[in-house]
Amino acid sequence: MRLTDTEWQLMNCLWEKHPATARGIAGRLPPEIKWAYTTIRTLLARLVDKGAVREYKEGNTSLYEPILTRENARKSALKTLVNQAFDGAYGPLMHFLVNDPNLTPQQRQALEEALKEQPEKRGGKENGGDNQ
Amino acid sequence: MRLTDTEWQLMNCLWEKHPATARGIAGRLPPEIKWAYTTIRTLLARLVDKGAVREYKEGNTSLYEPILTRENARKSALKTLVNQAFDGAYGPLMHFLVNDPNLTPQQRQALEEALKEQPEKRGGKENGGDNQ
DNA sequence: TGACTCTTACTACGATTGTAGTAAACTATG
DNA sequence: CATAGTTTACTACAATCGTAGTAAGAGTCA
Repeated sequence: MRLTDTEWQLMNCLWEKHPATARGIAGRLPPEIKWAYTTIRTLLARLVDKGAVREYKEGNTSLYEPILTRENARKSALKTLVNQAFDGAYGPLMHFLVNDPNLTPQQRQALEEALKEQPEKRGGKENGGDNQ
Repeated sequence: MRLTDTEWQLMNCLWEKHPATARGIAGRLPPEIKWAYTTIRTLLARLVDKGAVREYKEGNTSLYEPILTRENARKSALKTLVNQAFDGAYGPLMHFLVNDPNLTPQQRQALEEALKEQPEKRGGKENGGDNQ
């Protein structure tokens, strides 16, 4: 399951607190984001369509709840990144992270040790369907 | 500089070998990708527009060369991922990677040690303009 | 030089994404 | 109940993305 930029924003709010109303989500968005109420509704509807979010009614009002877990969304995003930018293997990503000049030499050392046996591919399914 | 899926494909070919013709790139794409020659040209033109690639002529034929470095593209992609999915901090990403069940216990141990002092934010510019 | 083949330049077109607007239905309140 | 604010349902629309097609010019070879 790929999420777009705006979908990540909403999902982050939903993972933080759910179920939530559109209005509630609006309140929990980072302050620099000022979306129209209907924008949020549109994006939520798309997430429902994709199966990432469940919608149900309480009286007249829609409540939303994540179906996709944060864990699975992260896995999936990482897998995409690794495929696009790191030859499809986690090793190169790790190496790239390890070469971050902000790491202290000790940190780098320890990480490099750990990487010596880092398996190249992460096994398992991207998203096992059971993402509750 | 954000790259789309297809743009990553082309850039990966270009980083591998450049300068390159559109035809040459076609030959270096992974075998499961079968794009029309004109598709590749269109995508390259968009990359040139974005300033990720330089195009110059040899006789009648266009040669392409990356301007954006792989390093910078990776940095940028990682920053996007971290912002979307890991609260904008590298620490949580590292933790997520460390909790990969495919790591051996020793690897996990070493990584966790290293992470104890992992700074949350990576400093420096996303893309310093000097991406030659 | 005529017939092919390759390359270029330009255009196209549906799907997705970001960002709403409007009208109608619902709800709460004086 | 009349009015005002809230929520819904539906529609819109430009930009970007994936994926080409076509026509015309250039190079190549018999």
